Amino acid sequence: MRTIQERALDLFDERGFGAVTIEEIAAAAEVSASSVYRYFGTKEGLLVADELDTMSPAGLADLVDPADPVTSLVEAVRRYEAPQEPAGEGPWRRVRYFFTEPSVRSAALAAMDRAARRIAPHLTDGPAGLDAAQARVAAQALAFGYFAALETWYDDGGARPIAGYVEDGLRPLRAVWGRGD
Amino acid sequence: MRTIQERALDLFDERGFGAVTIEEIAAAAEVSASSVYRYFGTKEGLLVADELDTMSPAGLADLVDPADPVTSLVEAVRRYEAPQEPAGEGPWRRVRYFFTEPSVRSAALAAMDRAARRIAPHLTDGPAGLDAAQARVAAQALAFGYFAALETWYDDGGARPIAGYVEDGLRPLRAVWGRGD
DNA sequence: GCGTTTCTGGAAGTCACTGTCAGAACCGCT
DNA sequence: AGCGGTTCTGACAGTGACTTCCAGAAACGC
Repeated sequence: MRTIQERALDLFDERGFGAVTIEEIAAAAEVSASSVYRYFGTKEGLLVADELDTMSPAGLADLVDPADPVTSLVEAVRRYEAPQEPAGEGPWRRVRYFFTEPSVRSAALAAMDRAARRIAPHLTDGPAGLDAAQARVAAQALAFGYFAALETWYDDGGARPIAGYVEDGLRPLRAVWGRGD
Repeated sequence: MRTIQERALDLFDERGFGAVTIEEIAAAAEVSASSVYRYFGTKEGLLVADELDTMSPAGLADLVDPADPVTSLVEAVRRYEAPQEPAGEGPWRRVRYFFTEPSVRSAALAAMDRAARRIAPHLTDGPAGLDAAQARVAAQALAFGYFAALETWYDDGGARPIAGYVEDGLRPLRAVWGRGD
């Protein structure tokens, strides 16, 4: 499973996303094409897969504090990022393709959207007393604001830790949905 | 061109998005499949196409006031919506598929993303003095907040005008990026 | 009326993706 | 060990979106 992703990354890095077929990935990982589709669904899924689906497998309910969603998101990124050594390695190796391959970008946006839809219901419990519609807007703003911060990080060449970009980018949102602070 | 979209909509409404092929659309519109691809690029493009690409063909620079982006967005929606009579007709007929067909939703998200990327540079001129990174976050929040409001409108069955949902949904964002008011 | 450019259709090919099915591996159970 | 059930995997066939390329038609400038 992880092997398949790594083999795929190798090929993508080597030849480019568009120039690699699923068959070739399957061959390189010594599995059948059927299995690749079974595990990842789509070619883009090899890169996006679990960007937030398994980043919080049990439940990102615990991950997002309705009282201060921005801070809890930043903290989550920090925790997730910390163990990885060189930026651009580990899970972040895939991020590059979010911003270079249109179809992957689109898949990443869809993943953000899915995450936002799962987060939204939890935001109604905050002190701001959001209704479902407001929570939906807040969740989208958080998720895609995070995505924007990630892109800024990428454009900077991964110089500083991602969490810093998220913190800076989303800071203004605290005034709306965080504790007024 | 518009004919192709209308014929496509007819077929989609009749049989469902997935059960219609490009060939059939081409035949119904009395053009070749080649032309459909030439004009719309993808099957989803028939429905998403210009959701914000031609909603402001000249330039959505004029559309977004850096000093009060939320209000100018709401006004733009209001102007766009006004001429259309029954909600669910005209351009809004397509919106339904944004929220029922996953691949169309994904294409719509990509369109929002493109719009946000074009809007972002204009937001740096505001009184808040946003830098490029902050403008990007703001643009994403606006674009996808709009999308969230649109979904709420859809879930409500298109009862009230869309502009109202956008106004209500994005109101909190004024505290951040609008005039403080 | 002629050359140039733009528009359109047709044909061939690639490849992502789906569905189905039979065999293999793995499990619990006695 | 051995057996029945489930789960995992690979092979196959098929669909249809999408690309590329080319040749003819139409529209345009002069």
